[in-house]
Amino acid sequence: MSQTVDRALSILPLLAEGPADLGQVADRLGVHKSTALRLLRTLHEHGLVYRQSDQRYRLGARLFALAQQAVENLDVREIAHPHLVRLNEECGHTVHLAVYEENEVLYIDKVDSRYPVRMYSRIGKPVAITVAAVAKLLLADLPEPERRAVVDRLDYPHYTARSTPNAAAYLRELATVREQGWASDLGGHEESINCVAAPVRGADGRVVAAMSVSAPNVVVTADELLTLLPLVRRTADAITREYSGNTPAKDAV
Amino acid sequence: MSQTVDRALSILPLLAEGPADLGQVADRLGVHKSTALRLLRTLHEHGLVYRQSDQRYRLGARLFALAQQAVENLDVREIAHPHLVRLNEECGHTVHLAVYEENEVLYIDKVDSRYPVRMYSRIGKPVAITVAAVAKLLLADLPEPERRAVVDRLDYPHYTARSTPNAAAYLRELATVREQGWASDLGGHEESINCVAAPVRGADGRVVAAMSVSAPNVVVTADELLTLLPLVRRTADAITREYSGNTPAKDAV
DNA sequence: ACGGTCGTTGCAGAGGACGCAACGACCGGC
DNA sequence: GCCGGTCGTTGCGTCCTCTGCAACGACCGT
Repeated sequence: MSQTVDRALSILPLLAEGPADLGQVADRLGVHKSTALRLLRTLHEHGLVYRQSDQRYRLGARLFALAQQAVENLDVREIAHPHLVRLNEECGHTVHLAVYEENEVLYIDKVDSRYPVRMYSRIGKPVAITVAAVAKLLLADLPEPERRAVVDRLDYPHYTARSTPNAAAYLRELATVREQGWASDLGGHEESINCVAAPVRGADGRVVAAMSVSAPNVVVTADELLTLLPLVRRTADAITREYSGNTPAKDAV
Repeated sequence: MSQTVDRALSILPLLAEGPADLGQVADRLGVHKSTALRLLRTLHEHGLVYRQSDQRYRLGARLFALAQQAVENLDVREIAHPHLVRLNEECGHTVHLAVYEENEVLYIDKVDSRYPVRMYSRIGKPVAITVAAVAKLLLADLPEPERRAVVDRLDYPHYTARSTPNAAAYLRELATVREQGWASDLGGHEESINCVAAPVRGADGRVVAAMSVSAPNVVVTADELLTLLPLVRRTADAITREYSGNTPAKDAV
């Protein structure tokens, strides 16, 4: 909509790939060097880009501060956090909280496993949307047209033999998830890691977040992990109750 | 430098305080609603702001993704990480890695304590710059004029009785740190938490990052923590060696 | 010393951003 | 149920500001 801002913002993902000098930025934007310079300076003043000692530009620290403040202001996260900690104390495994936003699912909180083997994931990192248990819950609750649109637009990486293969299969999976009110990922992302997840709902019953417990096979088998399901669901319901203002959570939709 | 971009970027910190509607954004920017709308739309297209269900705007998910990619591209971090993990395995305490950037010191990596009592901190979160051990190392190495300028510009919050009280005291502390080649924070931020830190240097000898081990009094006393200093320094030197391309690290400056 | 590359500056012209005013949707009060 | 108020949205004409050019200076390697 606004050409100047549009160009300036296009610099950010470009720099996210790695540091670049003025010429490279100007080229990739398709503008004159002087124009790129002015844009970079403005971004620099706001701390969004940083100029390292070799004069090349890379993303700046303010970006972290902003992302940080943003995540701390999410009220679901604030309410859910103590519940996640308690769940982690009870079962010992890694606990995640995730939300859906504009075609992406991302973790907004995490409590690490007490076992030495830890999953790689990080707050703010986009989730493997076609296989993660939390993603299934969040997508399953989207209004039908949007869900279809999103699912059609996705890629279906073949992480493992049990990864969701294509859009049709995913839609079927989502239907199941919506009915049963919980989701799992049994080795669909990494061969040896399983998750079970349950939804957190708002006052209107819509799913606002999803919570999962993950553990590698070497610690507990998939079957053992599934025995935690009632605990996970109880925790998610407790968060729902608090988040939606003491409205008791229903078991299924 | 560029008015339009400048205005657009000013929206981000504004929204970081919490969600706002169009009118509020326009007011705080001092522009017409239609202008604010155009800017917000552009930000929205790039995923930097998100429009929640009540139509108000807040920061968007792309911000996390960008911050994430940025931190993953930091080569110091990549090299240091395995060393941090090993150090954590050896001593069990929380390990941090931090860098300095434009008047701020921020954590870029962290390995959590294996003890149940954990510090509150998060990757990307700006550090308490007047007291943190890592901040002392990074500031101590700045060129004299910049160091003075930064130190003068800081606030000196009175976190505890042992917090750095003012600029003069901080400059003295930094001189000491520079000479001894390591730093500590003994209850200067939180009464019951102590840290020891050591610098990671680039090929030119400049401090590019700092690494610390933190532990609460209830786990180890300050004196006990200080016995870990040699281990911390050895780890930092190992990172330095690898980062600066096998150049052996010197013990002091 | 020289050509090459790269970042930076000043300027004039034109393209785009700005604010205005008016519309439509929504809400709450009378 | 009507009506005033608020809020987001749209189209448009004017003026601002962003743009690209060209020239300069710094730096590097040949």
